[in-house]
Amino acid sequence: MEKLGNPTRLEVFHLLVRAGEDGLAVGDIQRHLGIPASTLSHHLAHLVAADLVQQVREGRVLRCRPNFARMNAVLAFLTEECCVGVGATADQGDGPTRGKGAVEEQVAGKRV
Amino acid sequence: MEKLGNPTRLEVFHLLVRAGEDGLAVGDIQRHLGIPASTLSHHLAHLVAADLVQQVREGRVLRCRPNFARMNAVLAFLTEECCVGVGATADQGDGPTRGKGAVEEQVAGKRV
DNA sequence: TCATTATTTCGATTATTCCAGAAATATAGT
DNA sequence: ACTATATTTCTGGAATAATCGAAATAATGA
Repeated sequence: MEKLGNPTRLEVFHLLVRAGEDGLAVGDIQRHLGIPASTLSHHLAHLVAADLVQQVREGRVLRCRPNFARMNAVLAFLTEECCVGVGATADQGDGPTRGKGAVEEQVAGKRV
Repeated sequence: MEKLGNPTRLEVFHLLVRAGEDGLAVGDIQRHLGIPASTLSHHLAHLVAADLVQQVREGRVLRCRPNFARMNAVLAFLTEECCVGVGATADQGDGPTRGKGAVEEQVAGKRV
């Protein structure tokens, strides 16, 4: 999730998500977003390191695909533990336990 | 989304999500995560500015609630436009249009 | 091998963000 | 008014990250 915190990087990843599972070549991304090649390469390296993007060489061009499984996992990190409670600190008891149904009221997701 | 890019801030927000809709007081967060008050306040200000957290004073303590609607909107920003295509650049035509069903194959979300 | 296109690595600069101590402010109780 | 608790603001320095030009590397085809 940290890697998506940079606006440029988010823009790159967002573009790849829009492109779909075949993704785009590095040069295509560059043409779409108009950022210098070195800067783009730098950001892509971050996304690849985070496993949010996978790269495969196709001749001279390097195709970048979004890793949807990883994206979903990253997003689920926030939503999965919704409303489970936070446990106790040294000097206090548990907080109030939510009734069943709290999660469903708060978390939305695209139905599949 | 940029605001969730900082690990500490993400930790704070994640804790609030776990806590559920009633959230936690600033002091509770501090006790749970063990970060200095000034640092925590700084991060909370960011989250409030991003409308990811709402604060309401209750006597001496300031209660921080996660804004689930905003959280869902932020996450949806990535998933909603999945596979819609990226349009054209100046020097090339449209990329291949995906068949229907591409979105559902890639994007998961907690069912509600 | 040479030329061309695609992309990365290097290196230096600039910009941003993070952090935490100390002081200030807010609220409530006595 | 005074004290205690809760939280923020101020401040400055340290750490990180972003940026991008230039040079290097990779792949292809003539």
